Amino acid sequence: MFEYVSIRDIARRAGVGVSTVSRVLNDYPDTSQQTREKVLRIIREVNYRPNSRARQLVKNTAETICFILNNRDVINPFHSRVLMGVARYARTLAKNVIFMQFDYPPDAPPNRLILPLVIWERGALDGLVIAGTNYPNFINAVKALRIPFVVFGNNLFGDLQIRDLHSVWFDNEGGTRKSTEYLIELGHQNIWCLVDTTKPWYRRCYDGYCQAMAQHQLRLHKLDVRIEDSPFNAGVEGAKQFLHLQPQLSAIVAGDDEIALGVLSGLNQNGVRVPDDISLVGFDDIEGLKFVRPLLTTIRVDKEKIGEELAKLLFELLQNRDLPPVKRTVSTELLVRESSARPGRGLGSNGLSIEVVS
Amino acid sequence: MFEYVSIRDIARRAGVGVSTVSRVLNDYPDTSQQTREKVLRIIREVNYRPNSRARQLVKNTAETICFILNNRDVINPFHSRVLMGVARYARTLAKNVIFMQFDYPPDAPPNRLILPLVIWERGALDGLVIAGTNYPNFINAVKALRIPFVVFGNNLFGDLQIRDLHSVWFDNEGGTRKSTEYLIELGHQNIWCLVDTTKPWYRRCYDGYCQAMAQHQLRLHKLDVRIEDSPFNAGVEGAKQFLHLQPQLSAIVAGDDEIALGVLSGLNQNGVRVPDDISLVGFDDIEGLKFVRPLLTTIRVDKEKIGEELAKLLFELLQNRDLPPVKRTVSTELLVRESSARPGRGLGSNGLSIEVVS
DNA sequence: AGGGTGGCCGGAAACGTTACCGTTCCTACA
DNA sequence: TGTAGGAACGGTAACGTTTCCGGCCACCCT
Repeated sequence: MFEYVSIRDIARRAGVGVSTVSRVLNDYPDTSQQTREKVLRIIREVNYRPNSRARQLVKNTAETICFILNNRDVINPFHSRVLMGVARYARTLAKNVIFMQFDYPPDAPPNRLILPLVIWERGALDGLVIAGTNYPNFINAVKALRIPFVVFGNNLFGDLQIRDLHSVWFDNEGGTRKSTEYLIELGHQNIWCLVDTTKPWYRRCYDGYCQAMAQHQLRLHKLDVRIEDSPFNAGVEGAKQFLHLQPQLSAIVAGDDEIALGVLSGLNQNGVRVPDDISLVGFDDIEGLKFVRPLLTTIRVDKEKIGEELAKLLFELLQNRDLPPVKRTVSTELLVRESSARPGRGLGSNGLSIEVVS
Repeated sequence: MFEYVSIRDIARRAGVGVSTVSRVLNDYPDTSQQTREKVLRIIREVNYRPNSRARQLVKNTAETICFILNNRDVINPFHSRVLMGVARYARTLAKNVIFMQFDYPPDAPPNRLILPLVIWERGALDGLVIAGTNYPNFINAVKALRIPFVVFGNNLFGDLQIRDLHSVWFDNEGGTRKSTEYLIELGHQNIWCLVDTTKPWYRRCYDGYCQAMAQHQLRLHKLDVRIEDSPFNAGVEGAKQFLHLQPQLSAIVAGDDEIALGVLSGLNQNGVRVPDDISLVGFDDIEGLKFVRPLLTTIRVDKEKIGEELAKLLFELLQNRDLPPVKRTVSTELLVRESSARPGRGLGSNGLSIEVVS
């Protein structure tokens, strides 16, 4: 069995009171150097390890936050990097991160939502990082529990009053504006945007695209599809439609990299070459990009940074519960790679069909 | 401020003793239906939520395990799925999972290794799932702490006595044997294996390949490279070497999918076509495969299942600390897709160069 | 010499539960 | 009628810390 040694044992062996040991343990003042050293020696000798539960009970803190990933059946690379950022930041503060995956119906009323035990119970958590795709009912349920929380904003559904939340976002709109502007600068005019505007995040993409196009008095072109399961397949399907629009169409802005990769695949299958015939840009800079050629031009979003900001904001909130709600944005960066070029290098320019060996 | 309501408040308001409330809370016997209902009513009325820390203190359990990912700077898709499996299984038991990333030098002596606080302290954890790539020093340091733990075996370095550990593995060897045998059945004879035998997991791959080849009296061909950062690039480099071996070489067994994808890319760049000229199989069935054509034939390993088994084993161990060490293996499955075919469809057969339009 | 001050320390009450034990009351049975 | 036994419940000591408070002593100043 375990030979459990407690602070009282240390006190006895050192011939001091428990409070003295506690003072040494916590680096508090009011202990002589001599006593301190004696206590520390005993502690090392008997390999004493303080019990964190007891400390947490009396200090009324859990030193723990929870990263909850909602409504994602697989932890996708994006969110796993965000988690990484959260965990890393928490570690610098010696806090723990509980990971939890949770599914809930968007339409259940908040008071009927059965939250995970660790959230519902008292004392297990100091705060909550809400990630994954979310709906108002969950947010409100958590709010009712009075647990400090921050939320990853981009995958939020519904009519939440963002002004009342502590949230972190990446700049979807600005990013797409940037990539669209880049295409325009390259000389493209007939630029299409492939998105699913029923999803807020793609919607913001589209808005960014619109802003760039409008600023240059260019005509908007939107291919609006419904993406249920596979963005990649949606991209493949989208590509088929784009085929008919050639050669006027010369560039495509995809809602994200998966869609873009689908478009690329669909285009390639039909003999259309990227970037010679059509330029293509994605969004996210997902891991998988490195496996396909041409390397996709995309908007890089620093996922770990998002996690870091989420954690940072939460700990600020824990320090000061009256911190006014704030929406923080992580900027994005255009990564010019191989899938974009000046128009008019391939088919698009002369309309001649040239079969090209891959 | 928070109006904290404790079990004593409930007792007072219900006009009963605290032990009665506790009995109701824990579904213990020895309470009348009537009292039980009254207590439950009060609990609902004042929205009482028990404090888990206090319970854990007296019950001497944390209801929490830790998934520690060692020496991986990014949480790669593989491990994030394993984590997912652990989290999911833990949730069925209403246990929490603390996620932690940790880096340590392989050569630090165990007693000088500074473990994360959550592990070192008492009471924060019931047990440990050790994932990532690991070395004996860490395992031994944990062992010295007498914390129950299980380890993900495949990425283990060094001369650990596996017989003394509770571990879960996927069948690297058997998987590669399977894929190699499949290639042999297709009619391939000149099959090369691309691995880095300094890494135990690739080494096991190679062993599986050898077994299959030996059984059919085929000659072994190994391209042994040093993979430091990018398996993909190693694959690209490997492909260059393979070019010289054509047309004798007709199939390649890669140590994992990333390597395979690199080979594929390198082969394509040099006009060699898969599977027409060369068949190619990978290992892992990583997410990114869906983005590249031809779809890679590979060995599927169920990452969530691994996580599930890790968690299951750990909880078994927590139930029974005398559980004898056991090595559990998760089986693998051959996924035949597009990158493998009978030999002799392309260059390899006649040496003629036929250009094929994609 | 007396009193104030500060360093150092120990005792004990919290923190919010669970678990043990003892008490009361009621019923059933001899 | 007496008693055994069980159902229902309350009191209280744990669990292992931190924190508060008070005490002791040495020292210094007037």
